[in-house]
Amino acid sequence: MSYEAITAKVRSGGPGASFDQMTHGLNASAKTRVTALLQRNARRYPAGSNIILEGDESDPFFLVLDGWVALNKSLEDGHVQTIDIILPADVIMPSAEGVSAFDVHALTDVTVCAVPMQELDKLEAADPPHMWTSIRALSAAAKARIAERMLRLGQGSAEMRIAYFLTELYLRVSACNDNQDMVFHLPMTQQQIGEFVGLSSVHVCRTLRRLSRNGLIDTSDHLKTVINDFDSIANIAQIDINQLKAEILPSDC
Amino acid sequence: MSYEAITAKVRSGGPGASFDQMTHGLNASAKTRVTALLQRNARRYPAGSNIILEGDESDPFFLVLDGWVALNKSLEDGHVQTIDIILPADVIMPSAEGVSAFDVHALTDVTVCAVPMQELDKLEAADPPHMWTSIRALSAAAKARIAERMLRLGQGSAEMRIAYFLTELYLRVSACNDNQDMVFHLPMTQQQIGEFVGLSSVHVCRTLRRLSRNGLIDTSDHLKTVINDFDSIANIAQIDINQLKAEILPSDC
DNA sequence: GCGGGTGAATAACCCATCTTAAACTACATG
DNA sequence: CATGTAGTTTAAGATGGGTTATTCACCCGC
Repeated sequence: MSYEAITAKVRSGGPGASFDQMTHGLNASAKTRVTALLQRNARRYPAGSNIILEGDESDPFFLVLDGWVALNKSLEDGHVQTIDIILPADVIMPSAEGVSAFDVHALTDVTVCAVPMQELDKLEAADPPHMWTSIRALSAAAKARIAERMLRLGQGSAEMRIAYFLTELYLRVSACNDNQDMVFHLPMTQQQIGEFVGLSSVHVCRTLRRLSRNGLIDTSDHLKTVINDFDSIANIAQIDINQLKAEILPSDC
Repeated sequence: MSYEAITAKVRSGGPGASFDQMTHGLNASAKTRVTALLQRNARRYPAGSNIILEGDESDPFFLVLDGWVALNKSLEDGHVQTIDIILPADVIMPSAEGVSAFDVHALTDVTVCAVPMQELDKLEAADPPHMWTSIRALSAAAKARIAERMLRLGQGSAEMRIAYFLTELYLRVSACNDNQDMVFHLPMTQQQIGEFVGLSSVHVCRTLRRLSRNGLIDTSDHLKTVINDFDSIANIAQIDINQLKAEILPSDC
């Protein structure tokens, strides 16, 4: 199943990973409520726009129906760090206290569905234990992703960070996916990749080109990123694939 | 209240920030259960030992009663990154799925109290909503701490990272504290600080000495770290103090 | 008082990555 | 077709931080 197919699935009301996980075990009335929510609260944002700014009041949850979202923090001097990237069918949790800790930034055109607190309360009343268990699992997966990245951000070389970045996003994009070709759509500029992995855009370019020149990846077609030698890439990234999958992917994939 | 006083408070059954938060609102029976748990499940670990290893089965929660704990991840090549540091009266959440995502490492002699899943279930049965709200708040504070650090890890200079490190830990150590002197006990080697801020121990030393030579801090007494010029340090760290306090400190301080 | 171990301080050297800048490509717009 | 804009590629020079190694200070056990 392609990127487009996943988003189509979500849009058409047959959502993907996290949504299934969140609603799995809900009784019928709660499920109906969730589906209604999706229709009602969906909103579109153009690529490059900010869905929420750090410090803004915000709903506690957003379900991404379509597009890629970056959670950003920035320093006064203008440097930006992307803390996490959220893909379709996954959940944005910008805050617990009603105030967002991040800029929620649309990397592509994005459709999200806000889940206000009172809606969550109603859901909880309908079917409490599953709700909380799911939220805990989702937030644990996000924490694991971030920790794994932070390890490489603090201790890894540029090449390792880029290799890890490619592997992580490939795994996540193709998580609920059957076909095994190592091709995926990566809708980010080198600048944005740099903000994610903690490198200048120039050095992102150098590093990608080196991997490309060595035949490990292929970025000649800008719409498709191809991983030619997955094992070598995973090796550079010092990844144990199975462990990583268990850690960062929703459990129903 | 000093570091020792806080740990004494915890040990004597009058716990600090997170514990209050977790148990705040619990009914009497649940509170009794928690207190009993503290007596029963408390365990001591010597400085330098690992309480849990990454990949081990682990209880979902540990309350730190005494000592400093580092949550570490490491690469095959031996490099270690500390993802978070947990102080007395705070909670370690190594996993959601029963398998720890970190090495839980004792920076000092440590006393922790394990909270097994079934214990949590019982607590939840006794008083569900507060339990979950608290857990969400705790894990949000941890996430905020980590994001703020990750921003500097990816985008900041060595000096900024060290300044941020000092400020964050000073704020946390003295959170529930009345006296305003900028002195605190920092039980970490420069090697361990380096693992936390993503620098070699040599460069940690260089950077600390520079701050020290410029009169911003004083580390001549190894048991006490003194921040002489808090504003300058916070400025180097590009911190907005009030915002940071709201974000990373438990709400009852 | 002596030897051994751990952590801090400092120096010298090196290289990974940043910065700046300029050329080039792709694509959209009038 | 000409022009503009956004992103990529490459080059050249500067530097922040890593690495290795040595010395120093302190503590602890004998």
